[in-house]
Amino acid sequence: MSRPREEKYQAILDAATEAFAEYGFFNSQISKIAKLAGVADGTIYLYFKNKEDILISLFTERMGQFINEIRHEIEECQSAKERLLRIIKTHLRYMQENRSLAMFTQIELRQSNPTIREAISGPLREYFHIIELVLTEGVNKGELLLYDVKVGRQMFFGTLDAMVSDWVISKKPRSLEGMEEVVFDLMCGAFKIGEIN
Amino acid sequence: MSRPREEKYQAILDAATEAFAEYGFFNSQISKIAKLAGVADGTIYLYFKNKEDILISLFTERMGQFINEIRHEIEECQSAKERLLRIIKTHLRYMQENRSLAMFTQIELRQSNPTIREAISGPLREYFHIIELVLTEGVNKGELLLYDVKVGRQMFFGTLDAMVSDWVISKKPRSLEGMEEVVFDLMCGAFKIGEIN
Amino acid sequence: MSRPREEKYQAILDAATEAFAEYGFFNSQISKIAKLAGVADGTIYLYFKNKEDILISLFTERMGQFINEIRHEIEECQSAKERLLRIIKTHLRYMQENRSLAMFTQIELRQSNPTIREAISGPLREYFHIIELVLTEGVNKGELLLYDVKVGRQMFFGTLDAMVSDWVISKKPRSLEGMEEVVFDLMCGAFKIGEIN
Amino acid sequence: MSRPREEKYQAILDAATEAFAEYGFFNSQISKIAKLAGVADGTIYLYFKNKEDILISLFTERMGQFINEIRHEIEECQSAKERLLRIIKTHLRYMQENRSLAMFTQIELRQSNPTIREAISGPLREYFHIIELVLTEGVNKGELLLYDVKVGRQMFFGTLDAMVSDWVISKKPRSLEGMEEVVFDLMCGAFKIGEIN
DNA sequence: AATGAATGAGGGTTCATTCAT
DNA sequence: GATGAATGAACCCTCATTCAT
Repeated sequence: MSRPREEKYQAILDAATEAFAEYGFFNSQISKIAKLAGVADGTIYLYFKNKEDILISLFTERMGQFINEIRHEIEECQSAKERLLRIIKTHLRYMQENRSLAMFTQIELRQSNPTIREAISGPLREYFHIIELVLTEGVNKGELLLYDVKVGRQMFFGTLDAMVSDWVISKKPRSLEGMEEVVFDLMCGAFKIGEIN
Repeated sequence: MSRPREEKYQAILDAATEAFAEYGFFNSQISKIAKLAGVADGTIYLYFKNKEDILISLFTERMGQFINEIRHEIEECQSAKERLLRIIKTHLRYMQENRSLAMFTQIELRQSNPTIREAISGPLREYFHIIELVLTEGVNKGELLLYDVKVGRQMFFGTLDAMVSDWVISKKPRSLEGMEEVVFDLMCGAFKIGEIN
Repeated sequence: MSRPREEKYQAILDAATEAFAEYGFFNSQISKIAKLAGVADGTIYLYFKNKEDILISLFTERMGQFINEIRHEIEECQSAKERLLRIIKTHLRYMQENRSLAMFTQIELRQSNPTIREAISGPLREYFHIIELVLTEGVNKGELLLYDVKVGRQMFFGTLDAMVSDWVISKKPRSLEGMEEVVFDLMCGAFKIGEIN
Repeated sequence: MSRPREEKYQAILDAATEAFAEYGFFNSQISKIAKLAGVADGTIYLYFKNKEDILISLFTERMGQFINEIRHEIEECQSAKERLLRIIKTHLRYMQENRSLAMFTQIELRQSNPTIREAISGPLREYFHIIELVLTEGVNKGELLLYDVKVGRQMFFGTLDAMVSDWVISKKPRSLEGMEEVVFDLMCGAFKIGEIN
């Protein structure tokens, strides 16, 4: 079983996460990533087709984990209200625990290279879809009020994203902990949760 | 009067806006920008110190215009409610009219180069400040309810940003027109506008 | 009469002398010389064919003056001994009074560009020739003893050149004044002046 | 053992010596040196920090060899007279055997770039120091007469330098062989060697 | 004659990728 | 598989030279 293979693969992804987060994609030379990962430059090309492929694999893998966690979390919930709170908590916690990923998401997500943009949009759209599903179901069940689910999702995601963005960019960031209730309260207001019927 | 000087300066900025929006900063070679602007490569260096300087000048100038417009718009308003609606409308309209700028804002804003990030953060923080002022005043006057102004601003800006982001990335984007009312309604809910007293 | 023409020509040569001495030929941009001379970049091309032409004109002109002065000085002398002393004094004085020229001579004389080297070698060979004439005459008249006039000239010139070189390169150079007698004494020994018959 | 590494390093230095000697530092493009050395442009940067570093390394290394040889030669000598003759012979022979180095020394020694000049002055001053030591000892032991050791060194070095300079610049140079005795004789006269006691 | 904005070829350097070991 | 020396295309920037005014 290719344990060592898997190990090196992960080491490179970890190194890349760190490098991309700190220096950005274009300022993270393969040699820098290789050194961080403790492998030779050439070794990277045994695991990845090229530099772009690292970025894409990285995002897909890490975002996949995140989405799995989100999915898992909301499975246990009974109501849309609970689900939204759970997503808020998971989103903020996960990004806080993976500052590098958060930074990287904030920064490299917006990459302009079309190939990368394309590859990256998949996992992100999946996350958007989950949020929209929760909202739609909430609307259908009369748990919340929302004229446009897409705009609802944009507000929901945009808010969390802006919070993480501030936290990531700020030099002495106040913790994201404890913010969940404040945001949740705003969301409830926006979606009229608890006000209807 | 140095009309031609000013003209070329603007031509280069326009070309850079276009290039950065389409290809990103790192994939926009000076020669590409020069060709788009209809000048020689060397000419660019008569107007800008280096490539970074183009990005910074570009953002500062364009964002400055945007902020002026926002400021001008809200001056005429009587209430926080009106001001928020006006900001929403102006933000969405301005970005729609300047798709390149919107794209560029989405993408390059998150630059990883510290020098650039620093230079760019100024105008953006100014915009954040305006929003927070409006919110604070609204709270003080009892027009809206909000426990944490910063989070309120993050929601407000994050939502608009996510909308523009979707619009920019989407291949056949539905217009941002007509969305204002929907968002505004969500915001009113979130901020309890019209519910208090 | 083209006085102004002549004035600008000299201003440019002066500026170039200064620039070349301080920064060397390759690090003295036309724009730098133009600014020092108080003229526009383009103006330089009304007086000189190209950058190389400045260097060549400069050297030819300045070295010409120097050679004229040398010639004039030795005309009045009666003996080879006197002539050599006079050359030593003139050489050291002239270079000390024209530090820029001295520096420039030391540095740019040795330029590697064949065109320049060729153009420069003329005046220099003329100077060598004068020295060799003095030596030959001295030998013929029995005033000094020397098996090989060329080597004699090499010693004579090489010594002065090394002195100027040290003076130019040294940060706190001791004056070249007062050195004349010391060198002259060495030369007399080498050429057996005053020892024969 | 890193033979190949060392080999390529030397190949680049050799190529640079040749190029600098023929075209000068500024006219020797990295690509030209690379081609001469039989390596790719980028390879040069695996061995040298930048173009300047090549020049400095080159001079330091070659001049170091030369100085070692000089030191070694004079160790065996009994008198100042012998030592001076030995230096003359070694200097002329070494430069003749390394025409490129000689040319390069003549030309690039006088570099105007301060960084380079600084780096280059070290080995040269070392050589000067050796000559001055020999002269001082000779004076102390009563073997030669000299009022100013520094001027004595300037004459000694300046003469040899001018000889090499002539030889290098001349298109059909007469050999430097056989000149040793002539120069040595001049030096003996200048320093009153053999006349005192 | 004088200007200086504009030009664009050229060069030092970087770095993703390859490949012999 | 793993290495890392070598490659060379690509890019930013400089600056001698031109030319419309």
